[in-house]
Amino acid sequence: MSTSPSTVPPGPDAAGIGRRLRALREERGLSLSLVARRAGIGKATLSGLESGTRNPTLETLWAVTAQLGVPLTAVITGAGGGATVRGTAVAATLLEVFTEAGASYELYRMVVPPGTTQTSPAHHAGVTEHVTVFAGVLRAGPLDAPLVAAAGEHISWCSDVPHGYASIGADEVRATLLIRYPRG
Amino acid sequence: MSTSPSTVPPGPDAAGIGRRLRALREERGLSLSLVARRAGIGKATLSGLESGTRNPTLETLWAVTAQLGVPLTAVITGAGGGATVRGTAVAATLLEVFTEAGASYELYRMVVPPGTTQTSPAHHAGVTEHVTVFAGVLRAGPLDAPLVAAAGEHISWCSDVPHGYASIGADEVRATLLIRYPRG
DNA sequence: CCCGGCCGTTCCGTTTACGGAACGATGTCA
DNA sequence: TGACATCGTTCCGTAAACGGAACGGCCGGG
Repeated sequence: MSTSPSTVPPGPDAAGIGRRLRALREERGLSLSLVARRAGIGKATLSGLESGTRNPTLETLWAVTAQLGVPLTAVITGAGGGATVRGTAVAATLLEVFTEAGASYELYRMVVPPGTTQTSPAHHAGVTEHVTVFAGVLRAGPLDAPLVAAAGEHISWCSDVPHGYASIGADEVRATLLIRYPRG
Repeated sequence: MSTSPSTVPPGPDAAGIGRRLRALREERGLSLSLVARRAGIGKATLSGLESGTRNPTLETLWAVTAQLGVPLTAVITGAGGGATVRGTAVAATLLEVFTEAGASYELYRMVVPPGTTQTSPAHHAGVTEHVTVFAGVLRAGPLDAPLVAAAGEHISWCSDVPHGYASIGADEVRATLLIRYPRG
């Protein structure tokens, strides 16, 4: 369309925001017209917003996300940085830390490029890892007894032994990784 | 315009965003003029932004936060509400939305007070839910075949049938809830 | 003292994101 | 088959967010 994607003037990812908005709307089975009307904005505005051809004001974006029942941050994540840990294969972004009476938890967003493998030394006793795969196929777990999960599946293991992560097939693996550290 | 004094028209908390921007700038010992110049925006814009009297576009806000070295989400979190969905028993806060080729995912932080129960109607076909429990004991899943998970455990089920969530025992249940919506 | 520089705010003309209306496409029913 | 509703996109006048310039206030140096 208008701008060649080669030289993107750095800025918020309007196209990505548009894609997320459209996905959220369609998940809910709502029409563009209906959402625009409920949000009190013009159809033209929402149309241009979803196609990524506008640079919305906060107020406009808020009206839409509120109508879809998601926080503003749900559509603009990916813009800006969080703490990202990079290994030989795995890139993990810390989303949140939960501290409970008996244990603490770290929740990561994880990406494993196709055809790559990474191994990790044993953690402390009792540490467990829980992975839910979004896309691709992941083999992970103890090196001597790995598990496999495809999109939509979940695996977990005790990581107090050497363990690893590997993508299987041609697709990048995307997943959440939850690590549980028992108190002590 | 400015005045709508009694009832604040629901929207992003412009005043709060302005306060956070100004705080971030002053923490760094930078002048308004300097930040505006570096961000490539007018001083008038930044001034109005910090005082909460403007409704910035995403691009403008991004230019400023990028210059301050923080993600966009750093200034808008808590603005207009982190969307928390409350049911009869479950309080769920949406942490993030992941959109993939074949499906999209919503990741929630979930709390179930002791001794409470909630049921949910069936979702669309193919929707699955994945729960990892941090604290307490949770019984959840299809009403006719519920599953049980204690701290550190994970359960998942197909939620295209009526399903429910209930805390067991005296402790509040804390968990993450990941809902998968297949495309189509 | 006066001057030059920088501060943050206000004024103002320009740019652009906004919503309403018109449009072609598609689906449903008599 | 035509009448009608609703879909999402495009056109266009208007409202408002934008950047530049001017303003008063505050310092430090000559």
